[in-house]
Amino acid sequence: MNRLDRSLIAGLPAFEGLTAETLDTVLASARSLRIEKDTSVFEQDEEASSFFILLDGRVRVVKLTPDGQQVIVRYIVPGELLGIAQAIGRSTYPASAIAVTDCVVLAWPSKLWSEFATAHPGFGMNTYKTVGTRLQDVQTQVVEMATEQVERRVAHALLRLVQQSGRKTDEGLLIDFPISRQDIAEMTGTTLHTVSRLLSAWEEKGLVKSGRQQVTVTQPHRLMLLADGRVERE
Amino acid sequence: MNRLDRSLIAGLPAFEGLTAETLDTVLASARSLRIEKDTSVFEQDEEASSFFILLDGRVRVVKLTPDGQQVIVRYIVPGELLGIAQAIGRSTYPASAIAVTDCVVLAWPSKLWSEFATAHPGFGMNTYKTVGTRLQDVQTQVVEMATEQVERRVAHALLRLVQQSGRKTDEGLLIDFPISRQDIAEMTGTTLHTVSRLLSAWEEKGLVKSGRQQVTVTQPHRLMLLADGRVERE
DNA sequence: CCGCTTCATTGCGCTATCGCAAATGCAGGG
DNA sequence: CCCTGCATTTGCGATAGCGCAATGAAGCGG
Repeated sequence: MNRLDRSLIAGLPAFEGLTAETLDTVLASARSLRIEKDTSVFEQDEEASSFFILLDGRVRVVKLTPDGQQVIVRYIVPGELLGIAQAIGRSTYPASAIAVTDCVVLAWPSKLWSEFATAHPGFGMNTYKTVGTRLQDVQTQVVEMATEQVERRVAHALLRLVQQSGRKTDEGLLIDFPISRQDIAEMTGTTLHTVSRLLSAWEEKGLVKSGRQQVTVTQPHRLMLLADGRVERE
Repeated sequence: MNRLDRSLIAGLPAFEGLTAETLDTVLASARSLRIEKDTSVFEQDEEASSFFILLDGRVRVVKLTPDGQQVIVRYIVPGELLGIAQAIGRSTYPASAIAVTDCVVLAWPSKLWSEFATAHPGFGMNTYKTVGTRLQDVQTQVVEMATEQVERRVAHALLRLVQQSGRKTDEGLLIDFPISRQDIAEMTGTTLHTVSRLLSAWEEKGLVKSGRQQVTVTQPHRLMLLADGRVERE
């Protein structure tokens, strides 16, 4: 087993406020895994044997409906927890997690979660805070889906992605992992066709610049106006 | 201040596994409030000064969008926590809570929440479990809104209401609090018109029986088939 | 018991968005 | 460097569901 350095996790919110020794204890029971692009970290409904922290790459969390449709619940960026089924009182994963790029994760056996949480109250607090934040995010999404039409929903989704994973280029803010029209559709409850049409229209207006599996927001401010419905749509 | 009896809260999930003395301590700092129908327990964006448990009645949790539209996030039934902003790391309420019927709640000052959670780990665990459950509920809702069309969404919403608050009558399962077409529309992201049309159609087919601010599901099984899309719609 | 207010129903036209299908283009593998 | 497969674009209907408006019920207060 390879040695893991404390600095790997020292800065992460999930471990904020923990002592160096605690970090070492925690790391001692972690495995580090390399997850190849397009393979899964865990699968929906599978026994939740581990929980994870993403160290590098991007992970897509996906729910599959009984009739085979997919919904992208969220994207995970480095430093975030995933697969914390235990923290919400489940024994199976409620969704699948797929590596969008090659990834590195740390994994712990599920049963350690409650040990960590009781032994290091800060750790428990931090993961609960994560759950709380996600609850708010998802609720916001429900409100959007209930009240906004597709164009504004897609605009909001792009802005969130940019905020989370935007990399500044000379063109504007690039979403720095591969994302298809289909992916955006699955985040917003629409079809790839509609997303494609919207992106084309926006490109026409100079708001974005997009290509195969990539999107750059060139004028975030104008896109934001559109997302908030504070602008006439022709 | 009136004495509150331990039996009020002894059976509630939020206080499961706590000792009798603990219950008494906790109750000692609670105020009991009567909330009149159609008045609010707390308002969105207001400073979260208290958290609550509903003892009797029904409460509607509502989010208001910047442009004045409403979305009903959930209905609270007796025994459930509400206003637990602190548990998700907020200092203001993320939504408003309105009494749907005359209600009785217990209220505690917010600052006591973290005290309770540390002094009685079971209490913390239980509320976190509540947050986790709600996260799952809301995620299910997102998936529904993204993949199902209105008819199935409304069917699912009714079934959830019946499951949560159904009272058996000779007609079928009555949702035992006043609920308008508008309310159902705000739960499902549609309009009162569409809900009205659906209920009329379903009444025609004998699935439900509905009137002014009330709905009875007469054939839950058939409605479930419809909700799950396992039935042809004509 | 009457009048008012709130809730519900329903017809009708409209449009946002879907669904299908065909065409084009890009990118990596051999 | 060409081939193959996936991603994307775009036209063209079809339609689910919205929005408006008018009408009808039902309950509440006086």
